[in-house]
Amino acid sequence: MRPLAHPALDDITLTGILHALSDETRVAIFVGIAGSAYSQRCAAFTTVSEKTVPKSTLSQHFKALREAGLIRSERQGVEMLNTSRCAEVETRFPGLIPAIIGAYLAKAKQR
Amino acid sequence: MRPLAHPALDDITLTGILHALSDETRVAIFVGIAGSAYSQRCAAFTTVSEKTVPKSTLSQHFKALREAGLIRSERQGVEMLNTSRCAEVETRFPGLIPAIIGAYLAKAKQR
DNA sequence: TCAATAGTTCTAGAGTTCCGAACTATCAAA
DNA sequence: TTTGATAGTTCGGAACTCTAGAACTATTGA
Repeated sequence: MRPLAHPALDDITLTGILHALSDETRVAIFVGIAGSAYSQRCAAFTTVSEKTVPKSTLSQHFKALREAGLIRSERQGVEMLNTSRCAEVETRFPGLIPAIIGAYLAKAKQR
Repeated sequence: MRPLAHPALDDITLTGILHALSDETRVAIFVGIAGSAYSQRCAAFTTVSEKTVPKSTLSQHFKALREAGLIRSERQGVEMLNTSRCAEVETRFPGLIPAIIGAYLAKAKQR
């Protein structure tokens, strides 16, 4: 297993963020992490929006979020703890993440 | 040639928008259209960010933006006139498009 | 009718994504 | 110190998507 890759703040791109969040499952995971006061284990998202996500797929989704610069993952014993990088991203793209989370939550509420 | 498909406002999705704008060329085209007071022809974007875009690719990009609900395209004689649907999208996802355009322009300015 | 211009569609190759199977890493109990 | 359990990663093939050249359609003006 290679060490986990987290891009530097300057290497985070707008299109990278939009691509990472352009997937229903991934945006749901990200909102879940960003909205929690605590770090979240990957396994906390084995079901997302009432759908079961296979663990290999889940691992790929976390990798995508990590490489886009949206989350930071650290191994803690047998599990991975994931936290959002919202505060950092906010300094680079002010207002972007709140707008996306807001749009996600507003849509979720509608149904 | 089939008639052009424009989704109804209610059928516009967050992930659809993020996917459409997760491509460097497409986000540049969209910001160009959204930032202009006038309708833009497709051919106005044969070069985007100093890169030549083949016309079949350009046509696909416009289709993607159209199907995401971000632009409206109307044939005017021999050409297509494209306008943004920002105002409509704003009513569905308030603040989202301005945040993305803002992030795009801020990043462009940096270099 | 013909030619020119603007976009679209077709299609093949390149690249990406999904997910089951096999793997690795960590820890705790025997 | 093996063994087992749990958590996550990597591999590989099938399905899907994207790019761009070639051929096509639509409109207009000569």
